[in-house]
Amino acid sequence: MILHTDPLTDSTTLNSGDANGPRQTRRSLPIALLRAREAIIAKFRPMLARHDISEQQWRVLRILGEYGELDASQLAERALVLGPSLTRMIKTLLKTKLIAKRSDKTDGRRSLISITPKAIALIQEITPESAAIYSDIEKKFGIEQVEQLLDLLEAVTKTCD
Amino acid sequence: MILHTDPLTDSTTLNSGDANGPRQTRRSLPIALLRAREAIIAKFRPMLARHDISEQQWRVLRILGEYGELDASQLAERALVLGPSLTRMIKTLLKTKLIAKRSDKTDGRRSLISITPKAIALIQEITPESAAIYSDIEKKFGIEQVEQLLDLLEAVTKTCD
DNA sequence: GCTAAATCATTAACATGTTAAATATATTGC
DNA sequence: GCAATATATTTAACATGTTAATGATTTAGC
Repeated sequence: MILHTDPLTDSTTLNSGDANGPRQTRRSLPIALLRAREAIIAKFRPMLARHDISEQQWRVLRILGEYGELDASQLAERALVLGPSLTRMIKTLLKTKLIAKRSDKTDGRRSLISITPKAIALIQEITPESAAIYSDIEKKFGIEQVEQLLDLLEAVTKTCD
Repeated sequence: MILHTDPLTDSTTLNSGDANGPRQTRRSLPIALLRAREAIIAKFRPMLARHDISEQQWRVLRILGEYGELDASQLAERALVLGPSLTRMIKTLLKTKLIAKRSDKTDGRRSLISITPKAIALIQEITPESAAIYSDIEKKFGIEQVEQLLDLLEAVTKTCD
């Protein structure tokens, strides 16, 4: 089923056929996940660039659109962004008026973040373009396969969390 | 099969039940891939930190171990690192004497990168620890499921590349 | 041979990832 | 109430991601 040539059988490499060498990168889960993610996200990147937002900003705005106002910790966790990154992104997104920030009245430590009407409009612009790209992937790869992959990804995440 | 509560049925969110909203982040392939990768790599990170190398450096060294001497472009592509990042990493890895660099005699544009004996020793130290972590994941998640996931990841990568 | 286009690596500039430490506020235990 | 502890966010410092531009070759076409 594997159609490309196998560099591990190339006798010029250092650990050809060495079963004690590091797990072959082609069958490494972290690397395979990264490679797949890169291949897929590459389909979306030009579209997001046309709308002048980064992949990470898109995640943050979508999460806020889905969940409504969130404190910074919950937002960071759900958007898969680390705290310090989110702090910097918040500054930028406030300047571009895509989010609003207020402090929690009953807990002065928390900042509550929400999206603005401008961001809602942006989400509504981007959504159909994103859906079209996604549909194209589903068409080429197969909807059932996409579902199966999503199920496995959810499962392995739960296993490791 | 989905056991956690569904925030999209929470009427306090902006697009509850909105089929025209952005793809729910829980079923988004790019996000699911990122989440799974984070969950898995988190198991390896403390071990790599004890050996004072980053995830990216580990990828670069493993690729060089697998393929032998490579020019910078091939190394970047196979280690899933962008050119400018690799340029910076090469400077660091030269200082720590984990790699060597020479210029191609017949093509002055290319740099050829290889690992040093020190790096080979490091790889041999890390490999069993890495294998143990990987085995633990396989034990908990199931070897067949890991294989199935790897196959799907390879397939979706090929579809999108 | 020489110019134009293509290729490889680097630099620049800025965003984000990552860890540790600092700051501010809340909570707990006494 | 107060000191100690815990929690939420920010800052700092450095590594890496990302795109565009630059410099140094090499290759292609003439």
